[in-house]
Amino acid sequence: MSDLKRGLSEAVAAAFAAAGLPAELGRVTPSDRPDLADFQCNGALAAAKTARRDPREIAAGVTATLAADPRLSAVEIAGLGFINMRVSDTALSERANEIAADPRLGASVVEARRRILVDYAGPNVAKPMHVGHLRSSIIGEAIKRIYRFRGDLVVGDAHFGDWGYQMGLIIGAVMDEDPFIKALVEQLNGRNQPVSAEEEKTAFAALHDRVSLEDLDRLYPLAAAKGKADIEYRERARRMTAELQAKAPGYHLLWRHFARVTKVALERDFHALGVDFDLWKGESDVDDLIAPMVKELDAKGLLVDDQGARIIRVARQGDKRDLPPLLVVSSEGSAMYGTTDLATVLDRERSFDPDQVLYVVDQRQADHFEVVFRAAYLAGYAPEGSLEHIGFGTMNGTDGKPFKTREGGVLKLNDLIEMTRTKARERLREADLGAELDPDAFDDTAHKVAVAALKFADLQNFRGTSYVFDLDRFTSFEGKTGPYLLYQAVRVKSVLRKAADEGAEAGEIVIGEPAERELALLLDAFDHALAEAYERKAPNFIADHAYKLAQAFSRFYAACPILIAEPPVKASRLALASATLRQLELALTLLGIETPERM
RNA sequence: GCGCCCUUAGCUCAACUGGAUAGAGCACCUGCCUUCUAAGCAGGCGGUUGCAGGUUCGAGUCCUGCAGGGCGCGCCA
Repeated sequence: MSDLKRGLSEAVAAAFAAAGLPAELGRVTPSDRPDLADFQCNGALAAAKTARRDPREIAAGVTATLAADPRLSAVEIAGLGFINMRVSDTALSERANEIAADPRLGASVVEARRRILVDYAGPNVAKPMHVGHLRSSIIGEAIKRIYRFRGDLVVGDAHFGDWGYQMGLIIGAVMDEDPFIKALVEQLNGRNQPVSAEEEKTAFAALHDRVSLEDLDRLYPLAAAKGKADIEYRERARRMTAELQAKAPGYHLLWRHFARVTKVALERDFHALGVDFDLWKGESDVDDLIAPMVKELDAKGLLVDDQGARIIRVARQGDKRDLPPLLVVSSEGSAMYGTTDLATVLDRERSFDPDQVLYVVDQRQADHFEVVFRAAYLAGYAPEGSLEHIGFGTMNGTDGKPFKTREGGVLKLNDLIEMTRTKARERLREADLGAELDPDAFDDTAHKVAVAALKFADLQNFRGTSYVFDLDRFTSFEGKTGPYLLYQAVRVKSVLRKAADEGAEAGEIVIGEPAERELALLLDAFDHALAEAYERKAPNFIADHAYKLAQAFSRFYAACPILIAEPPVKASRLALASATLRQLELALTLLGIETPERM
């Protein structure tokens, strides 16, 4: 089964080949001029260049072969040599029925299944997630779902930031504030034997009452600032980091408490966003690999001593810029960001053996990943080219600067979600929607509307560019928004419910009206949108398709009455509406957006 | 200083990797609810694609320069 575009491409390619021209020129695309054609091929123009012939003459040779194609109702040469094709209602109806009967709604599967690991979200221990984690979470989730749906074996990993200098900072800050904890930690650190299960339980209970995530969130910025200003404070934090990494019992126990406290909040936020992971691995999970890795890197002759640290130089001849080296061991003996990243490459190679690893991380870290990837290739930890940084732009406020609250602080993700939910409830009430729903169902709908608003606002943009996040604008819920898409889906559901109530059944789709044609052509275009999203790791192609599909349905809905139509037409339109709903919901699912039953 | 990215309608963003008349949404204007949910539909207004060159039959897209903006450049992640 293939979409019309691909099917026609094959025919046009064959026609080009028959004319003694390269078959690649037969590539067919949806028409730029829907008033003139459904599909077009620009190959004759390209051929004219190399063959030094009149493009219209080449096009004429190709169209002569195509004229007999039963799928086409018209084949014309237009302009300088565009080949315009109009698909027959019969062929379009056939394709629509095929999609309606297909569990995958017309989407094809990759030819060769690959093993893919998607590294996204990257929450930190001891810090609540903030808006900066939003894009990675929702883009990563969408990419994971898109890859999985196309047939790859995909694993999503949250990749915790739980093992760096920030841990030493926060440990020190907590101990400074609470003498009880300081005493507890130091007492444990001073011992030789490990902490027993009983002691651990008691200690966790005490810590539970004394250190909350709010405390950590309050202390961390202060400690970070102090670490920057005060050399001694910084040195101490670094020392603590190194001792934590050496598993000093007190530090390690306190750190485990931080991780526990953090995870509760993370699970709440991820659950609210509909983001879930196959792996919750952190930087600390590869700690045991680091010492042997360093040894091995040394044996391979890759490590160089420099300014008290040990580094890998990754510069290559022909580089336009001076890439910094990878800092493997700091002068304090600590593992750095890049060290754990490199060890993680190694860990994944051993445990999962991915064909490709996608790092869904802020574009600003492009250089960092280039350095890590080069080091990994040098060390033989990953096949050249298998590691890819999927960068994205920052989410800015209406002032064009990175998003802040009115008070100038960083907005927590949970607060953002809550604000959006509140707006969604308000808007539902204003529009007098969901009035018949019971309170739980109303809240559920409001939540789905909020998540749709949030995610669609992000995913409709190409990930690489920064975008302005304007709460007032995106909570207005008009036009090209998530709620619009949900609204269209809900309208279809409503019609289908009514049809079911009166016992009406879907039947064979017969395309006739212009609005039906348009809708069927869009249903057919799904596979292409999916392939684009897949190849370019860009969910906006799915978002765009979903929006166009919803728009086409809305036009169809306005132009073609369903329930009051004559029986055969009614059955056809019901089938078309049903297929549209299923494809729309599928596309939204790939974006991580759920649709309510009513709103 | 070096490097990377960006600049498209008043605003927010697209444009299937060089093709026809650069598309959507918001805002603004005009119509349409005793037919299936009007958060909707139909139509209108709005562009020298930052500027100047170049390559090409053809450039928002490729090349060069300039201007403006953002970001990154080893012991944070």
